Amino acid sequence: MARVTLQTIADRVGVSRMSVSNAFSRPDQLSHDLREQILAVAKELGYVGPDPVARALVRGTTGAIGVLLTDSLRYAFTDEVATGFLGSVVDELAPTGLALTLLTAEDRNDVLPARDIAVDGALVYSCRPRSTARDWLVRRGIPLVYVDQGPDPGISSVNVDDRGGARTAAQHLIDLGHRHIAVLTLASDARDSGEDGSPGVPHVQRERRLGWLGALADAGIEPVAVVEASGHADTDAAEASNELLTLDPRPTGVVCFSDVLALGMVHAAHRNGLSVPEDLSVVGFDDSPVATRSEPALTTIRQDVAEKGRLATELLRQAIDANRAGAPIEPRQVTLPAELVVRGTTAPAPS
Amino acid sequence: MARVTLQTIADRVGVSRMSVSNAFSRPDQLSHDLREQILAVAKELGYVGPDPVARALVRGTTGAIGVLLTDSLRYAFTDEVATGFLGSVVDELAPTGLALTLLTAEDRNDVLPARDIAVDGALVYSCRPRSTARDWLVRRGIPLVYVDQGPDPGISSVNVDDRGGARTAAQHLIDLGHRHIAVLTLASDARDSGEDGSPGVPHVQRERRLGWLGALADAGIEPVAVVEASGHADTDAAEASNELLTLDPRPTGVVCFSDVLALGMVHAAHRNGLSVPEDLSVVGFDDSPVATRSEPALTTIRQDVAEKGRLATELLRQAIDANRAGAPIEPRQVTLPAELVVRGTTAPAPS
DNA sequence: CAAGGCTTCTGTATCGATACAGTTGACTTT
DNA sequence: AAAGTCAACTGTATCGATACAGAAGCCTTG
Repeated sequence: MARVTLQTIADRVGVSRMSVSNAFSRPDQLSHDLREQILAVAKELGYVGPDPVARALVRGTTGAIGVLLTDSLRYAFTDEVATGFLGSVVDELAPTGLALTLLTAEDRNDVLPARDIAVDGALVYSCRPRSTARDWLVRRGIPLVYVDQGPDPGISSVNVDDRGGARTAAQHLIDLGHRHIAVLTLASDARDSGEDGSPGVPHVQRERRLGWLGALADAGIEPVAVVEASGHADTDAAEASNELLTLDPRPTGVVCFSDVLALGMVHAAHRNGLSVPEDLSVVGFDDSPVATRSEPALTTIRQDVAEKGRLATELLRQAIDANRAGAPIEPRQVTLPAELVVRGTTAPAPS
Repeated sequence: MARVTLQTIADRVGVSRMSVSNAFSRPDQLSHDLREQILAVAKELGYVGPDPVARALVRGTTGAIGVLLTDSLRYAFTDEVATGFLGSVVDELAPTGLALTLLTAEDRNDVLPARDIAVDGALVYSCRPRSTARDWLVRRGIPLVYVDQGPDPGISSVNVDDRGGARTAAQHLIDLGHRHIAVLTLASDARDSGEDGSPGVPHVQRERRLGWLGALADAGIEPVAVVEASGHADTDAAEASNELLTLDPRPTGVVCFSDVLALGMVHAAHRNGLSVPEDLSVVGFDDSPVATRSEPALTTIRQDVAEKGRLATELLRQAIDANRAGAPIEPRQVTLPAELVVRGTTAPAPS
């Protein structure tokens, strides 16, 4: 059974292919009667409407935007910071009728989604520093918005004041009288290192570290330790936390890369018979939903992931519209604030 | 600046367009030297590789599969049952290099994603019974797999034994000696009703209700009440739960449509000074992550959402491959089990 | 009544690739 | 040396639509 195309219907009705196309896409270009007749025949033949791919080719627009995510797409559905961001993106996208396509940075089967999947523009979300997938997107020349990738001269970006937030977190502990402060951060993947051995630390990791260490340095405090958890999993958090608790002097305060790690830290403390915040103060980062689900609730640095998603999507949409109109837009760099939220896991240093 | 296409490069190198195409897509079709030369020129001109849309048109495949979701896509990122399912889908998709495109069932701006976005196949996931979006997908004739939509003769589907699971849930309470049992289910949207006023109850809702009521009927028990929460939000759960607790006789056991609703029920009980499970037994459904996060942990009916996602994706991939090979495949109907997991929210009926 | 203006259609070029069936020439084979 | 094989390219048709300029017919209008 051959496929039903515009031509099929045109032949059947006895009009030109253009009239059939117009019947679907530009109703004002033909008489009402003819349109009805064409639509009727189309229905009878089981024609579904213009083929999306063919239309995309000639119109130069697909109706979908992409999100580039580091290797495992699963992350997009498990990490609550990611789901908060993406949820906001799809909400913002809803009224526009655009669809969202998830793109892995991984190359599989000779297919590299960032290069081979058709999209009108893309958000680069949680992506390693030197990602070939990101490079492909850039080279394709489609509108792009970087999120959490650090500012980039030629490309619009949305970032959070990670450094300032981290600084505030450390300062909070200092203000509470803590002097033995440790840092629990996230290891950067070995794959992020350059050929030359230069360590490729993701923007967010680097900034937060600078913030913590900066505040400590300004106060003349040497961190007890900087420990890197190898991942976000509970086991990673537990391992790193245990390491921190065996230090001498044992830290009385810990600033953490994320709420998930902070929670792991709290649990480890409990397992070691320490109470939080009496014996140990813990500050998280993100203010993800887990921060308030825990008991006591987590003191943390709040970032507005919903706003981040909204803004990134808006910038992208504008860039796409401008691009379509042939008038490329000036890249914009936005930095969102990160604020301290004091809850139950921090208290004055034990004397 | 005109766009760089295969032809641009062909002209520059002085070969046919086909050789350039082959250089990218079928290396074995030309000599190594010429290929290198073409690739070099392509790089110099900033050619990114074959245009995905043009390639999709001629090859008839886009490299993306769709997921159709009811109205708000946000649901895909907030509901933990949905994220579990979708996470499993993307994991299963990863090795194939296929991208995942999220499709709303809503019609916006004259764009209906289910009709206008190019995909090689689609999963119909959480979708109202009479959805025009779903109809469009069907009419497009692309490979489809229904998930939780109930069996359908012409289309592969993956379902869970919701009725059996619900039956087990009610039976569990009966076995514990409960005789005053209430049902807390989810209201079906008014939009689901047909023009003729016939109520369009989503498959899952209908099946679970049949299971609960069936078990009760078999035991000769009349449910105290069947209350419908208007949504999954905390407030919806609270409202319905409060209603249940003011009944006379007050139920000693409640079977719930989901873990989220069950948890709302537990909280409402606590607010009313009742202890769970001593005064009130509660059974959830899904065994989502919230079931074990709560204190006490929720007795619930477990469904394997990961397996559901894996299986649905596998069926879809097979259907797409078969379709591409021109040998359409026989639709398959799969039903996954739903098992009782007894935890801390159920106990013998108070005497 | 010729000129101009609508409305309603149509013809042709184009979007950017790939499929497939040749063509060419060098190299074997007997 | 005629025939056959093979690697390396090329030419043309096609995928399924839309853009845009133009043609035909019918109404106004001065």
